[in-house]
Amino acid sequence: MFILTIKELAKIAGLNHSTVSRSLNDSPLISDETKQRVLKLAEEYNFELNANARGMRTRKTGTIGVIMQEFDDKFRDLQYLGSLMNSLRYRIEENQYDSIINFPKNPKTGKSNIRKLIQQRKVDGLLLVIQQLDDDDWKVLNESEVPFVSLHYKWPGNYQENINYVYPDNYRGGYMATECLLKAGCRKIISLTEVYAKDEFQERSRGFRDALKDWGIVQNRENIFNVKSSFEFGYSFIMENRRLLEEIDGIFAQTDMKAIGAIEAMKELGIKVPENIAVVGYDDIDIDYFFKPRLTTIHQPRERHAEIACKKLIEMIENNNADKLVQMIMEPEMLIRESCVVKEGTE
Amino acid sequence: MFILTIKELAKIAGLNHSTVSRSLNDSPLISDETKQRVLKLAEEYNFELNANARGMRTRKTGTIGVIMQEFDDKFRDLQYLGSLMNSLRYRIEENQYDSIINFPKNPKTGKSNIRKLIQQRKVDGLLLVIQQLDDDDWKVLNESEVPFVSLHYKWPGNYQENINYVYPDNYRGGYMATECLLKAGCRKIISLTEVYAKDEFQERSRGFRDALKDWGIVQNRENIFNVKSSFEFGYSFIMENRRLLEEIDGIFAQTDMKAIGAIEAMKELGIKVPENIAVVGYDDIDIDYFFKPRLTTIHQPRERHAEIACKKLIEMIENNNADKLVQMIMEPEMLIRESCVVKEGTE
DNA sequence: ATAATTAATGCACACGTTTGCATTAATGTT
DNA sequence: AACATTAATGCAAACGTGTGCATTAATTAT
Repeated sequence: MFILTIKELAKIAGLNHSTVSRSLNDSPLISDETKQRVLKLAEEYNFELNANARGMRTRKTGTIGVIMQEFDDKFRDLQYLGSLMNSLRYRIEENQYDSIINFPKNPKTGKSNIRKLIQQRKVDGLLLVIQQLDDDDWKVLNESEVPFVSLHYKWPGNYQENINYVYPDNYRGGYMATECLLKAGCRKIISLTEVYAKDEFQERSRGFRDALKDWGIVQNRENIFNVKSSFEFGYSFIMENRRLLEEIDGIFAQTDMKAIGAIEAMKELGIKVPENIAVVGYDDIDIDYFFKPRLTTIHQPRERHAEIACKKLIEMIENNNADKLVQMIMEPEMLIRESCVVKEGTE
Repeated sequence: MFILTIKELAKIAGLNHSTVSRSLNDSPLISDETKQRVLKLAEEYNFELNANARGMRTRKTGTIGVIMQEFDDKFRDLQYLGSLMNSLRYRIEENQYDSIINFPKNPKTGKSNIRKLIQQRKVDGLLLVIQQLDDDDWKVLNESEVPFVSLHYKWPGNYQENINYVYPDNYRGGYMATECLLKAGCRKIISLTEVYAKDEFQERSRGFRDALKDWGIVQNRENIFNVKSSFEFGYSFIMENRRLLEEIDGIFAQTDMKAIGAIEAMKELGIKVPENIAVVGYDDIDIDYFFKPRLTTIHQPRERHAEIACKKLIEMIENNNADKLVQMIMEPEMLIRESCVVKEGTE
C-alpha cells in the first residue's frame, strides 16, 4: 500500500501542502470552500498524517503512556489491574489518543521506562499505576514538562505537594471493613496484612487500628498478622493457627483472595462463617455469584477512577485548567453480603 | 529537564553529530576509541534519541501494536486475555520494543485502529488478538508492508494462505474434552456452545461432534445447545432444562464459567458431579483451588503462545527469516481434576 | 620523498510535517 | 481610478535524526 504524504495529497488537490496542512488542522486562515474540498479528498484517500513528522514538529505524539506493573498475583492483579487497564484504555481511545502500556522498568535491562518514554518523546503524558517511585524517576518526572497523574498512591516523602493524583482510599476502606465487623457484633477481630509489601496494606491496617480505637476496643495480644496475598496463604494461615480461632470472632482479610482461602480452611475445620467467625475481604473480585458464603467486601470504583485520571491528564496535555491540581482520594464502597452481616440497630 | 539532542551531545564531545549518530548505532566506520567515548558520554548524560526524528528517518518506531478487543465478559476475558496480554507485554519489552495496545476500532468514532496505526506509521508491526477481521482491515494489512501475526484465529475466507498465525487449537480441545467424558464412561453427552458468537466455539463444537462420531456414539436428539458464556447463563440453562438432566450423563460446557454455573445449579438440584453428570470446562481459569468439585478442563498455553508470536513478529520486523511462514496451531492440554474423572483401562 | 591506499571524521541533505512570513487576489475606501 | 485593507494561498525554514559523499589524516607502497 502506498501511503500518501501531505505533499502528494496537495498535488492531487492542486494546492500547496501548507494549505492542506492548515485545512486538516482547521486553521482560520483557510477558506471554508477549500477546507471542505481538502477534507473530502483526505476522506476519500483515507489519508492519515505521519505521526513521527507531526510529533517532531509539534512535540505532540497523540499517545499516552500507562506505567503498570506486571500482573504477578494471578488472580487479584488480573481482576483489579486488568479491569482498571481496560477502563483506562477505553478512556484514552475515546479521547483519540493511543496507549503505550509499559512496565515501570524494562524486565531485561532494568532501565526506567518512565525516563525512556519521556526522553525519547514517545508520549504526551503519563498515567502511573505503580506502588513505588524511585528517586531517579521522581527527578525525571519533576524536571520534565511531561504531565502525569498518579493512580495508585501518594508516594512517600514530600513528593505529593504538587502532583496530581486519584486513588482509592485504603485507610477509609480498612476503617469501613473493620466497622462492618464491629457492627456485626464482633469484638475479637484480627486482620491479615502484608507487611513488607505495598503501602496500600499499611493503610488498610491503619484503618483497622483506628476503627478499633474509635470503638473503644482494646485487645491485649497482637491482632495484625503478616500473611501474603493469595488463596493459599489465607488457607494455610488458618490451618496453622487453629488455636487462635477459638479466641476470635472476626477477620478483616485485607484481600478477597486471602478471605476466601481462610473461609475454605474454616469450612474444612467445621467453623461456620459468619456465625462463628465473620470475614470481610477487600477488592470485590468477580466471584460473588459462585463462592459461598458470598463475600462481604470493599469495592473500589475502577471505572470512575480511570475516568477522572484520564480526564485530568488530557486537560493538562491540552493545556486546559493546567493550574488546577486534582488530588482526589476515592471513597470505597462497602458491600455487605453473607460472610459478615451487620446486625440491626447498630448504626 | 532539558532534553539533549544528538547535536548538543556532539558539541560536548567535540565531534560532528553524524559521528555521534554512527557511534550510537555501532557503525564500523567509527574508531573504537571515539565510539567508547561517545557511549560513555551518552550514558553519563542519560542521553536518549528522539524517537520521532529517528522514526522519520529510519521508518522504525520501536513500538509494536497489539490489537485486542475489550474485556467484555468480565471474568473469562480478564483471565484469558489479561494473562495473554501480560505475556505479550513481557515479550515485547524484553526485546526492547514498546507496546501500543489498542482496540480494533476506536470506541467513539468506530474507525479502524489497524489502518490508523499503519498509516500514521506508529508501529513496526502488529499482533492481532481479534476474532474477526473486516475486509477493509484485511486489505490494509495485505497491501501494507507492516508485518503482522494473528494470535486468535485463522480468519475466514481465503485469507490464511500467506499469513503468519499462532493460535490454540479449539477443534482439538473440543475433541479432547469430549473424549475425556467418553473415557469417563459417559454416553449421553451434551455440549453448550455459543452459536452466533465467536468462531472458536464453532470449532469446539466440531471437535465435540467428531469425537462422538469417532467413538460411534449416535444420539437422536439435539445435543448442542446455544448458551451464552457466563456463570449466569450456565446456571439458568440447567434450571430451565431439568427434564433434560434425566437423559444425560455428561456436559462439555465449552467455557469454565458456563461449567461452574451449571455445576452450581446441579448442586442445588441435588445432582452429583461427576457421579450423576460429569462436566468438562474450557480455558482453565484460575479457580482450581477454591471451586469444588475441582474443574476438569482444557488449558491453553498462553505464555508459549505469546512467546512464539512475538518472536516471529520481531524476526519479520528485523528482516530475519522473513520468508519463512509461521503457521502454528497450538495443542491444548487436558487437565483432569474432579468434575470428570477418566476410568482406568479406557485408553 | 612522493604517490596511492585506507581509516576516520565532517558536511549537507532528506524524511514529512507545521508555521512565520511573503505574496497574490479580492474587496473596500477615498 | 488609485490606494489601503483584508483574505487566501504559497514559500521556505525548522524539528532531530541517519547516511551518501567529500574531505582530511594516517598508513602503506613505490
